[in-house]
Amino acid sequence: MTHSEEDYLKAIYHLGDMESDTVSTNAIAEQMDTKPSSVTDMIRKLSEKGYVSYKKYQGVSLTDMGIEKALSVVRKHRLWEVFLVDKLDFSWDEVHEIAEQLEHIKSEKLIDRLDKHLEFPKFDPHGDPIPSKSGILAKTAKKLLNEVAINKTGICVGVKDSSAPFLKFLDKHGIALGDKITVLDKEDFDESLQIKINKKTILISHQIASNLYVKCE
Amino acid sequence: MTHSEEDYLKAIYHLGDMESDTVSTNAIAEQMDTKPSSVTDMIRKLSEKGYVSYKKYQGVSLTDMGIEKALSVVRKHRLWEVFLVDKLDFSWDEVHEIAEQLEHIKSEKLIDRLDKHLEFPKFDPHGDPIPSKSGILAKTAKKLLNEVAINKTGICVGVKDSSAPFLKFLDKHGIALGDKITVLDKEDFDESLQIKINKKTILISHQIASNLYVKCE
DNA sequence: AAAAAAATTTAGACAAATCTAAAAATATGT
DNA sequence: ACATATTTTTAGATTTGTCTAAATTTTTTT
Repeated sequence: MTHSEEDYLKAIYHLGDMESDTVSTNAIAEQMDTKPSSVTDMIRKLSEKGYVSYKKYQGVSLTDMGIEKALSVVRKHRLWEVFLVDKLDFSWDEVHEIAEQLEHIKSEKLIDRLDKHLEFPKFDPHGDPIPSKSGILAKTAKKLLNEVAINKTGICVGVKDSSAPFLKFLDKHGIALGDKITVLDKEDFDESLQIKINKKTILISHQIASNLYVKCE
Repeated sequence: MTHSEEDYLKAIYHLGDMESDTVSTNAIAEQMDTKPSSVTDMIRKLSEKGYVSYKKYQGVSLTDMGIEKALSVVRKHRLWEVFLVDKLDFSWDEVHEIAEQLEHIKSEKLIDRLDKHLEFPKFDPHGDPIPSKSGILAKTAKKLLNEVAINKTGICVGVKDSSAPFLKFLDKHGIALGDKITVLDKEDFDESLQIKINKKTILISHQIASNLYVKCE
């Protein structure tokens, strides 16, 4: 299994996650920043190896074997992200690129030991669940902040948009994973939210609120 | 700079280490477990990029740029080895393969942070020195056991002769890697050594002592 | 349902890194 | 010094992953 094959399986996994239907060639090409013709070539190869099922012009979906492989890559990616943040003091917007490289390191024992060293974390620094060794994925009751009712409190567990600009914004305004956020008021006019966080009251736009995941009790 | 290019620079560095002369095509091929013709191809490429100086049929040597690159790869390799042993409880003989992969991860910041996390180690688990960020290399802490002074203690970190008979001998006499060895006495007559190992005192010949590497603090 | 648009695949090419087999250069032995 | 052996390079092929441009299939529009 090459780096590239692993990257494709991961991409197909992430795209199929939402709509459990088949995934289109163009969608994969866009996700991976490559050309559709390259995707077709790789899909054929993965199909021959039994990782995806594929009929010409009909899109692809992962086989059980493909899902297993994809989850194993996702597991490695997210464990390394926890390592970078918890042990090497990276901030959560810096870790993705490096984890993209580390996720391809081949050693079962390495990942088992890393998992133990990190004390078996359940979620990565973006609040996404870390698949277990056997491929079980925890489900969080994640809600977008803009869906939370007035006077309810949630714990910040993740982001929908994990782009660097958004993560930087959160850092700048002192919003971090694990923070308690209470929704104080919602403006009808622009759907902005007044929230309490770290004993301070601030106003955030709908765009921010609709990209922040919180977990409510 | 590709993985493969980095591997070649590292191999040339290690081969040139002993004899600062030029390194032969065949030597590189053997070290890297590849064919001489492949080596010629890569050498030409590295030469065009300015990492090695090379004249046909005359062997290669690293340029300053090549040495810098090679040392940076060696630094990464050895830091990751320390991480694997100190933080993930690997034994010193399991780490080489994994470090061969980790050494190619590209991120200056990652290595700086790792170095700090490990508290700036000077030597890897085999007693080999870790090049500094600026490329300065400490002298090895590895010594042959017969060079150790009386009443000094070292940790067994490797063997010079790795033949089966020698390894069997070590096994039979309860000498294992990682063991603490104290030199109690040296016989003038045959240069045999009295050593303390695992709370037992035994006598070993010069031939044994001159094939065992220890790391002294 | 035919025409136009979009998505997907095919065909052929390329760069990187490797290989085999043969040729050329260098080293060695008597 | 000359023949032989060894080392190194060249020439041409292969594999992997990518690309462009053209062809084909599917979808959408009118």
